[in-house]
Amino acid sequence: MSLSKPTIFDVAKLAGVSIKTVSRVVNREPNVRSTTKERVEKAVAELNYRPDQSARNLASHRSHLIGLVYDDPAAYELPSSGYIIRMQQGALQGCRSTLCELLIHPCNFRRKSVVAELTTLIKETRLAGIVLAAPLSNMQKIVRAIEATKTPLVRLSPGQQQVKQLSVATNDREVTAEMTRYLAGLGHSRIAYITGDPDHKAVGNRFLGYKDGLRDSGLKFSAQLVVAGDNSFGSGERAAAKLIGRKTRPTAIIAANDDMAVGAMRTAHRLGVEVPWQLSIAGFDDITLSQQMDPPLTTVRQPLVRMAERAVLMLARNNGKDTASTAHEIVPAEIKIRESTGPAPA
Amino acid sequence: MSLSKPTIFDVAKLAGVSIKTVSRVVNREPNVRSTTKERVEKAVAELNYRPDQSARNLASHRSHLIGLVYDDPAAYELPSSGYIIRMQQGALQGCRSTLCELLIHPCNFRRKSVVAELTTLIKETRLAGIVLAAPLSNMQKIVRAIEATKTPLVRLSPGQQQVKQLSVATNDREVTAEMTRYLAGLGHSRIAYITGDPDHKAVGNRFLGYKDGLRDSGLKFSAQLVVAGDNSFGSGERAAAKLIGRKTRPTAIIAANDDMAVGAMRTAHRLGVEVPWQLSIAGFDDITLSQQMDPPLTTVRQPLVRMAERAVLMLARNNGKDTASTAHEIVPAEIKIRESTGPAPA
DNA sequence: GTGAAAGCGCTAACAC
DNA sequence: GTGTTAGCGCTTTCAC
Repeated sequence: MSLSKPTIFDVAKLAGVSIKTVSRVVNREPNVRSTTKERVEKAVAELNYRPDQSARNLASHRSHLIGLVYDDPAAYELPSSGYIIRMQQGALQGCRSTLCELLIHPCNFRRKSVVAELTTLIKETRLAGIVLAAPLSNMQKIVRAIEATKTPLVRLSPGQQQVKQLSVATNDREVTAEMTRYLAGLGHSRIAYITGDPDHKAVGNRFLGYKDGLRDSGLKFSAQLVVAGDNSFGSGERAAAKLIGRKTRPTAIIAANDDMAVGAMRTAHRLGVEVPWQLSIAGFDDITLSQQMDPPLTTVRQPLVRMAERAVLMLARNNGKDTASTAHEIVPAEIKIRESTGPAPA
Repeated sequence: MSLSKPTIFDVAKLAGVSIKTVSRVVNREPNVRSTTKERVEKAVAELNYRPDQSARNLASHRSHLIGLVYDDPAAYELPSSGYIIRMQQGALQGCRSTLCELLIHPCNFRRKSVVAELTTLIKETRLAGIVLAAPLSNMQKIVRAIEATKTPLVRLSPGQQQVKQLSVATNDREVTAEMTRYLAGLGHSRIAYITGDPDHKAVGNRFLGYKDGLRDSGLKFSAQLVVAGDNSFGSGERAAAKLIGRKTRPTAIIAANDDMAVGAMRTAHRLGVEVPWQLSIAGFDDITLSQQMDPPLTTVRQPLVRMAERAVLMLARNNGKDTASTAHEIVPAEIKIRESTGPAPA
């Protein structure tokens, strides 16, 4: 391997073509004969050629940096930092296959300065695109500010689709309905629900799914069985305490996320309520901890890695003006039945 | 504000100097008359000029990107993904104050291809510097490969200082000795230890600290009280089972990290051993979960955010060839006493 | 102290 | 389908 980095000229010479053709192959542009393409690819592999990002950026007036913008966990340090890691992992995968780099940008949506912060980021780094995670993805003030910069944007779990706004989401509503029907199928008729962070629209959809599931199962919705949480462990603890204290105690609890479900299990344990014999508990997310609980938590595996990867690929596609492709992708989630749910007590 | 970004030419024209002089001022190079400098600075301010990073990188052959390289959690998905988030947070803070951007690069050190992968990354992005997290930071094969590219490198928790290699670490050994003395002070004489991942040298230092602490407290070391773990939750569970099964059961267990400590608590709970009445358990890291355990875990708060921030700042300093400054920084950790430790049983 | 000229390695626009 | 020619906005080298 030579010491100095091979350039596009080296590849062109080795392949016996012009630099433009190399550029075409590397950038997956059309109009290259497949034999030529193969020759170039062989030369690229042989020299271990990688295009220089700075040169690319300078010439093309945009970077190959994708920004992953999400709510800053530092503010509340949830056990679900795994959530972020998984998003990053997926985004990183997408970047690898599109030859982009990933810039992470956690930011606190509660601060007034978010919008200014994001527009500065965009200007200075010339981001090729942004993947905006929930709940920022459902805040129109933020979405609009980004759109105003004309930076391509994909919203992750936006809670609601908008025409002309790209998004990737999971089927929160449908899968929560499925979970509800599963519990009803086990004989539960008093299925409670702990709602999540009201700022987070996609999480709100789970609540709709819960209602759908009740209806599908012939059960009637009762406000008595719903307690508000805020996605935090502590709110799950408190909500469960309220529910268990009700005169007609629920036999099953669905929490809008795993952190709250884990909190609920902790409360049940403290109050001597046996899970799942006296109370079934289900969550949403499948954080690492859910498998390590005793009993392991029944939950919904959100395909975060896949979602983030699709978002980056969508950005890449859209850059190629491929408007024909879907603007909204749904990556379905999967129910993971473990031991925190069981037949309703007699 | 004009539509197109001002370039160095615009500034030069406005200031009535050549672009080279503007470049000198912007880059704080010497040999510019102070009156000229002021004139240029005024023009820069007036136009709100920011040098284009890509052009700068291309011409100077290096970027303003800092790479944060760490072991890929995807391989084992630990609850300690919070560890990574905290490192990222610190590195991000450091980048903010040095006007750099952060590129994250998780990679699996077990794969043969790591070295090739890292050299590719360096070549492609022309990283201005690398912060290498443990345990990669103590693998000479990897460190050497990076050094060969002449990219400035700071090692995080390298386990051992090397002359001419920058590093930031915490006082693993000393603080573990302190923890051991604290337990001895509570009357424990059979203090067991669960060792960590042998690939991870800094974690190995904690074991040395354990021995120091025993000696300081007049206790003698016994191989019977040491069980090997690998930093994982599961290994903590198994190690604790072995220790609890010993004919002379320990009254306290120190685990080399929190994941294992949590596993140990799980085992104790299963076997009906009451923590802390019959058994004290202590960990290391202060993962989020440790506060949510029942009882909350006594542990060591590793100043990861601070460490990663210092590492980035060290990189920036070193870039300015500031060789006078310290090459090795130690950010001290802090013991967090919670309820999983208590007086030795009578 | 300051400036002119020559690239850095690529993409874009337009030939062929 | 493929190649040619200009830059992109800056740093570097070297002349003055």
